[in-house]
Amino acid sequence: MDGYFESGALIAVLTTQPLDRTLDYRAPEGGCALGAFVEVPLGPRKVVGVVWGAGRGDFDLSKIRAASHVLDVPPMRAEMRQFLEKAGAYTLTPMPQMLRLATRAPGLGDGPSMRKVYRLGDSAPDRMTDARMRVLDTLRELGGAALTLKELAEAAGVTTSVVKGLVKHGVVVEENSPRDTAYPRLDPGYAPKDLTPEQQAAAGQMCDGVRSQTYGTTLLRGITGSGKTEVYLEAVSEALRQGGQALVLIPEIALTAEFLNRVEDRFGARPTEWHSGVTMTERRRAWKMVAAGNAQLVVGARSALFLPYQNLRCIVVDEEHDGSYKQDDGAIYNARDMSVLRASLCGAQVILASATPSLESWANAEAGKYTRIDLTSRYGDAVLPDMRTIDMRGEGLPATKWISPTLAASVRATVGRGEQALLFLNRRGYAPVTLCRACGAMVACDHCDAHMVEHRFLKRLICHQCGESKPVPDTCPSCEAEGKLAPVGPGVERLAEEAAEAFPVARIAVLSSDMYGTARELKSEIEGIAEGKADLIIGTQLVAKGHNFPLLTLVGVIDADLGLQGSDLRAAEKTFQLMRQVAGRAGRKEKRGTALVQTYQPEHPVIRAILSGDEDGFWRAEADERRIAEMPPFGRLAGIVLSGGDLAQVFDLGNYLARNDGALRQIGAQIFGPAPAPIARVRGRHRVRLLVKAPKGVHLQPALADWAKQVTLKGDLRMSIDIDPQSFY
DNA sequence: AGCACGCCGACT
DNA sequence: GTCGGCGTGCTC
Repeated sequence: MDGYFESGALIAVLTTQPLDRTLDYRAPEGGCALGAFVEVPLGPRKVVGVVWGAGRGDFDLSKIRAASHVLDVPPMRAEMRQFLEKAGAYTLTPMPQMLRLATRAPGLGDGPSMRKVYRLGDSAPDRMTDARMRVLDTLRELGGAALTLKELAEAAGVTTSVVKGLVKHGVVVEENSPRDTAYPRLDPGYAPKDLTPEQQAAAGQMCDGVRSQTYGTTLLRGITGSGKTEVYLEAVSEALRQGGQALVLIPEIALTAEFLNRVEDRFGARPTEWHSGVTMTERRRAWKMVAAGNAQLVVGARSALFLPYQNLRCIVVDEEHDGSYKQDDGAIYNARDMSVLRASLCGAQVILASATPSLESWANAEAGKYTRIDLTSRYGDAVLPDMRTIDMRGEGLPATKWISPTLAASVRATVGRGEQALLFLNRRGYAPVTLCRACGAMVACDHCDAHMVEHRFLKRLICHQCGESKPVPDTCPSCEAEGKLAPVGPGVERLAEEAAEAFPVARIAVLSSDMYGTARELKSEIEGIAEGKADLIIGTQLVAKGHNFPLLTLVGVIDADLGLQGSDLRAAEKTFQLMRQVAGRAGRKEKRGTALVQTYQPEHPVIRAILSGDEDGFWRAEADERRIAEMPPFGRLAGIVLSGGDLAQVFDLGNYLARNDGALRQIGAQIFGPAPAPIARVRGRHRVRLLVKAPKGVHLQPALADWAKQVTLKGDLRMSIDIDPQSFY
């Protein structure tokens, strides 16, 4: 075995403690492998670490302690260590934080957790009773399967003491069995779907990639309803056939349930689930089984990328353009890009699937870095919806109404035919702003620079930034005038109110993430709607994300201009994606749908591109603009957010960093700011933003690291660096 | 991250 | 006098 340390040898151990380097220890009794998970003493505590290499030897030898023992999990593979190193270097994340991402399972340090299980023994019972008979029958029926005491008692319909009595006589035997059991095997040949020739060609190409056991990335572009999922599940099945593991990343937990069912239909068993909603016990089981190679397919959120796969052959990033792949898990990374990195290190295939790819992926495909496969025909005979704008300038709506007469007429006609209509408004709550008619003040959050949004459903004002909420006040918080507070602007709840008035006979359902306590409730609501329990759906962007509503034939976009405001460079891209996704909900099966887009600027290039459906034209125009501006993906960006309780201090730090920009100028990078961050105050902390823009192809991260090193952060000052930020001003 | 050390204000 | 605030520094 390469890289083994005899007991007592000097080893470098990486822990999750925020130290900026590895610590030297002596290898434990019995030695340890490179990459082994070990428990080491650190000060008065014991912590978990990974053997990262030979000891550095730069520490007083007499102070070096020995690692306590090797943990009962397979060593971290070289490819995983390399992945963490490279991802950390790319995102400028300290290694302990990277290791934390890779060890997010409880009880890693504990031995295999055991539980008592019961099976049939050899002895005959002294006396037979009804209850005893039921226990024995249950065990016989299960043919040797092991059950816990509680499970067995319940299955047999007896109390636990009956089982215990049988154990005493040796009729039933008690055994220890590991709590973490393997996941059921998925069968790649269980129920292959009939694919269209187009789907078959796409699947074949991706299966070839998986079979080659080399790295490659495919951008699988498939319009809504084209059966992307069926196609990439074939690549997954090829990975399983090779005896390898596969990972499917999905952007929203609410979508996992539906997806798990599809996997079960295709492979005959459910895959391993990994996201924030998974219980601690299940999480530990998942981690250990992935490490043991006993979990073939993992479905989950971005953090599933950091599980200890032994033989990862295929990574699917579904809805790859989705913004939720980029977020702060302690480290700021984009799971889509990190998937590509991970696959390139272990020789796996990446499939980026989307109806509306990100500009980055589109450009990578254009540049030949990714293979592009387009699925163009919709399933069955369904066609893309007929898309039209409604010019709001001619609709003469009062300021407190948002459904134009033209749209209203279409909704009535649709519902009258017994079909479903959807009104889309990407704003949660009742009204985005609450204004005092006496003094003109808007109710703001006490801790953030954000408006409080009225949620009438919850009867509270909520800050969408920090989640702080308070009851709707009777008097204006700023001038104390009574009864003068008025809602301004629409949210889905207010739209639902207007719709209830306009369409009194329609059954209305509101779909907004904040209205359901649990993913389960939300899922059952969605299923109910899909079955036709509502005529009119009113929803936020939740409805754009992959739920199927077969009866839906009309989509009305209430405010297409909403996303185009502000100076975010990605506004056009995001609006384009969202509008196309929402419109794609209409007319799934044999019936062609209609999408009506309410806008005050029908001649806006983005609106026109959405309407014309000329997606490549849109991407090309967007790409040209970004190329000229040297913006991503044709240039590099990093966002730096400084925060602290004292605004002046935070700004001073920002100014100091902006002035001392030598390290950045050397690579031809420019620095902008400091300016108040998009949300200038969050939870009482002031936030100031710097933006670094560099030409493509320079080594941005080392320069940034050098530049940031000039300051030591005192007090409560914090700096976070976001490489390739999603949104920027 | 924890945890100790240490240096100043408000108490028994 | 000492209890305890949390700023600073260390952990192999």
